[in-house]
Amino acid sequence: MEPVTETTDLLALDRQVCFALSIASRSVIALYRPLLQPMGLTHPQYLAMLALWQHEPLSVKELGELLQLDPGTMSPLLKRLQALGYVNRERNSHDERSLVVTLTPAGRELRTRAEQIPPAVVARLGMDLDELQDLHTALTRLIKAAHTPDDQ
Amino acid sequence: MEPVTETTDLLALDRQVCFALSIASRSVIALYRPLLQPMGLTHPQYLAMLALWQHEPLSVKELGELLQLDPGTMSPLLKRLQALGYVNRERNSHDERSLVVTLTPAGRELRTRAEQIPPAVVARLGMDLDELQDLHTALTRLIKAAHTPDDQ
DNA sequence: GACTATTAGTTAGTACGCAAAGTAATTTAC
DNA sequence: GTAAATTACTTTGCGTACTAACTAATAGTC
Repeated sequence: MEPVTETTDLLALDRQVCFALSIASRSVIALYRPLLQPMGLTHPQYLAMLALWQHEPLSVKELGELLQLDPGTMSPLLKRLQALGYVNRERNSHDERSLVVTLTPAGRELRTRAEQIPPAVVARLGMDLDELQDLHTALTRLIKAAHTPDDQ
Repeated sequence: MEPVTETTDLLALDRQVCFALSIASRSVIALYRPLLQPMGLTHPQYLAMLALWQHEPLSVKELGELLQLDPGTMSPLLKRLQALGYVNRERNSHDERSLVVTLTPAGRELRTRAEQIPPAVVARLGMDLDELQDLHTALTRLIKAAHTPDDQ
C-alpha cells in the first residue's frame, strides 16, 4: 500500500477545488464591500439589483431563478431592498400569489453609480481581462457540471 | 455616446465573475451536502477537519489563518465540532490566551470515511481532472490578486 | 514592578443560504 | 362546481460570515 504523503493526499486542504472556490468567492465579495457600502448594499443585494436593472419587472420566483437562490433567501432580501427605497413589491393583479418587484426612481438612478464598480474591482484585482474571461468560462462550465443530473 | 446594449453592458449579470463565483461556490458545496450529512458535518466544518487531519494540533488563530475565517466564525464552529465529538478544545498551558484544538479518536477515525468524498465529488461533476486542476490554479491566482494590497 | 499596548478568543448583532413547515391563491381532476 | 394538488411566497430555525465590542492573558515600556 502506498504511503499517504503530502503530494498524494486526496484530503490536502490546498488541493481542494471547493476550498479554493469558497475562499475566492469570499475574497472577491470582500473587494466589493467598501464599494457597495456607500449605497447601503450587500453583495447579494447588489446582484439582485443587477438582475432588476437588466430584466425589471421580475417576480420573486424569477429573481430567485436568475440568482439561483431560495425563496426563503429572496423574501427577506427584497424586503431590505424595499426598506432601502430601491424597489417596490406588489402583488400581481392577474395572479395574487405572485409578487412583482420593480425599481423605484432611486433604485433606477443607482445604476449610474453602480457602473463605476466593475471597472474598479477589475483594476483592484490587477488581472488581465482575458484571464478573468477565461475564469468566467471555466466557472460557467463548472456550474453546468454541478447542475447536470447524476445519471447523465 | 455608445448605446448600452446587451453586449456592452458592464452590469450584465451573466458577465460578472463575482456572480459566477458565488453560484459556483454554492453549487459545489451543495454537492458535498448529501455526502457530509451522514457524518453530521457542514462544508465549513469539513474544511476545518481537513485542516486538522493535515496539521493537528492547531490553535483557533492558526485554523482561522488556514481557512481564512474570522475568529468570530471559528469560535462557534469549533464548539459545534466539539459537540459532535470530533475535536477537543483546551487552553495552551504555555499561553492561556491560546486554545489548542486537537482531534478526538472519533475525529481521527472519520478521516477514512472522508477519503471517499473527493473522488465522489469529482465523479459527480464528470469533469476532467486536468480541467479541475486548471480551475484550481486560476482560482489560486485570483485569491492572490484579491489579497494583494491596492498599491502594488 | 506597575502601566500600557498587544494578542487570542468570545459574544452580540446583522445578513445571507438552506431546509422545512405554513398560508393563500390558482389549477387540475372528477 | 368542488376537492385535491400545485404554486408563490412567508416564516422559523440553524449554521455560517463579518463587524464591533468585550474579556483575559501576555508582552513591552518606563
